[in-house]
Amino acid sequence: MNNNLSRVKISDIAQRAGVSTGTVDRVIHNRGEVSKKTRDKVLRILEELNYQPDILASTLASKKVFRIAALIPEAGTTNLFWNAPLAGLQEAWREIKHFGVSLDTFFFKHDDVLSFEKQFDRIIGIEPDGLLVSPIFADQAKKRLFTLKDLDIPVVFINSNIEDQQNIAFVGQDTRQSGMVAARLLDYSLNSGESISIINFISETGGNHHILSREEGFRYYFEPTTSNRQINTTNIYTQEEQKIEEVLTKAIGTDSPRAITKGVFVTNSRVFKVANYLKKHNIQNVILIGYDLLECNIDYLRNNYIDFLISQNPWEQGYKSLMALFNSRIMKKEIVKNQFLPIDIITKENIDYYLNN
Amino acid sequence: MNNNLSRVKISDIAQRAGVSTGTVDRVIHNRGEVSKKTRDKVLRILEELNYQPDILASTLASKKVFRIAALIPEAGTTNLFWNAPLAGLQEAWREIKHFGVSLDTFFFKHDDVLSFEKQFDRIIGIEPDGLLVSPIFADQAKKRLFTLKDLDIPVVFINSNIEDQQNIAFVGQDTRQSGMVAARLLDYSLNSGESISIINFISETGGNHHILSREEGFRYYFEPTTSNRQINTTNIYTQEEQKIEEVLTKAIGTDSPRAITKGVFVTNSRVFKVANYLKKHNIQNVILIGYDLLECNIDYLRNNYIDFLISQNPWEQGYKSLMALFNSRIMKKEIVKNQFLPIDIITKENIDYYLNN
DNA sequence: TTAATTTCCGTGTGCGCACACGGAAATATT
DNA sequence: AATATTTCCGTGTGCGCACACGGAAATTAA
Repeated sequence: MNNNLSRVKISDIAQRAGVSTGTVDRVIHNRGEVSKKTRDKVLRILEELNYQPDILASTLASKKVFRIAALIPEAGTTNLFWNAPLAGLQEAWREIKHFGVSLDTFFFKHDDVLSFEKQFDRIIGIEPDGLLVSPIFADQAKKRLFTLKDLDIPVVFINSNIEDQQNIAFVGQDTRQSGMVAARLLDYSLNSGESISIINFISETGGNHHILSREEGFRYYFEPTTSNRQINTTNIYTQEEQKIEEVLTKAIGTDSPRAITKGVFVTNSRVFKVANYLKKHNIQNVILIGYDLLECNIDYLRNNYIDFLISQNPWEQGYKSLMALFNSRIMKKEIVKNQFLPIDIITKENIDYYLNN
Repeated sequence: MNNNLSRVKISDIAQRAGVSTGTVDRVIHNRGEVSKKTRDKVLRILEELNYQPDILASTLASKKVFRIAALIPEAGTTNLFWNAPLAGLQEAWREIKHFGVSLDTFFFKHDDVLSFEKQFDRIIGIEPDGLLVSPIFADQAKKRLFTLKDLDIPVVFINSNIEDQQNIAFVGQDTRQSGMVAARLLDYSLNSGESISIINFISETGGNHHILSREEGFRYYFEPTTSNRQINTTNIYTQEEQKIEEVLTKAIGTDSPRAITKGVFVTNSRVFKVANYLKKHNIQNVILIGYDLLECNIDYLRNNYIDFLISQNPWEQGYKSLMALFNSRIMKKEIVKNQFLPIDIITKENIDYYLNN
């Protein structure tokens, strides 16, 4: 490149091996039509001189486009979380597109396993060079991973993980540990003996792994201690506002038999529903903690109805997923398989510094 | 590049303007030797067709090296914080070096203004294409910024800011706001009426702006409320361990007249000294909060002597500073001037996810 | 043994841009 | 008006690599 003395070129390898640069190219790219003797000699010299290709020149000369497909939930008005990973994906693509990368994004409905399957099969049909997928519906995803492996299509999981698969990377948060963080915050914030309510907004079509895992971590925090805290779980299955209100009244309301509930842990981003309830009923002195920097959650945080939000770094999830695939397959770098993102604790005082992306 | 139908090339501009590609190049790069009539025509077509240069081809063809100098405190054994920004700088450079970027890092002693001046003047002497500097000694830095401006050398501030300067970016934390975060955490963790000690480890050679700013933010948090908390400040000027112990005994020890101190806010990374004191004297039930993920601080956090650490994202400070200069001057992108990093709240439960860099 | 096919390899071209060189035209000086 | 100088512009080369093409050599089939 610019420092000719320190950068090994294909022509240096060719000269050393006594062959042409065309032959070196054939060896590097496994194009065949090279004798074993010549091939071994070239490989040895490549290693000796630690040849590193000039990615700029390579991309300029190559006609090849690395086509990446992404399969994520569509955001819409009921699933705002997924706007941020999409934005992260798009920014990452903007940074790397001049290396010959194309990105096609496919969406499925968060609560609709059939749309997940349909879109996944469409993607398999176009045989991309790489895939990013949020495998919320784990069984259906698993079935298709074999096909992807046969087609030699590398896969990165984003936000949800499936253990023991051949994905090259997972990018997301350690959900169980995030529950422990929530527990720590509530434990510190409450007086001795004050009890806690866990609120789970459950989807009936599956994909609740995160919620269960967070609760598990939360409860695990209190296990080893001789804690005198009572912890009660309430599962909310309905989407009807009136029904939700009834359940919350029973769980944390002033009519509740658990009238000493002073801390509430909501295991997903719908914490705004609880905040709304507290506001409506003028319930004070309850510490409320939930997930994700949705606009409505941020409003309640700024107005002291939510005390802490735990951010999953959704933008970074999108960004880092695409960068993992790029670094692995184009830059040929080693990548870490499980890329856990920070478990960010957000308060009214630091929220502004998490909104850049 | 790879998609010839959608990418405007210099040859397209040349054809449209009825000139050669050499002329278009001369216009793009302001090389002169082009008539005004021709120049205006080419510029109009460049804008019409929204020409975007192929950075890959440009770098490959160009012999130019963009030389960046960085001036930061040396880490050593007493200033471990600065290892992380250095690592961030080096990683950023690894990612962009193939675009023809070189990086020379210069160090000054954190408490030695003369070494700062000497190194700064050395840098001016080599006339780099860009400079990253931690302007801890603000007056001395200011004097040299005029020279840099005359030489048309763009400057990025890292970790410390100086207002109203011609730096193209500042990358660091909002220190005052981080004090408010600390206040929030202690306010929640302590019972009503329990008092708080602020501990400032002061350097006698200057560079205490961060410490003062953090205290200011902390106190500001409690101002608007009818808080019944007593907040006491103790400044520690000495480096002698015995002296430090005496001062801490007076401030927070069991012999202290302020025996009801239950929360301690240390305004920099030397929080380990207070943690050590608490451990040594078997003082329990004190909530301790300080800054930075130094190894010793992390140990005390894991062992429950420190309750919260506030991370300044030092690695990202280095990384983003270099990327700001790169994006501004090489990629020709607009950049944000004040790039405040997140104010990360670290507990024993989430520390592991902040150690990747 | 001869002809057909495959393997092997070198050579040439082009990706989009940077930029040096030199001839022609325009301008300034004598 | 003749000469010298400057401006203007087109042309050619090369950056490091990808990869197609074709001639020579080796191998296989008849």
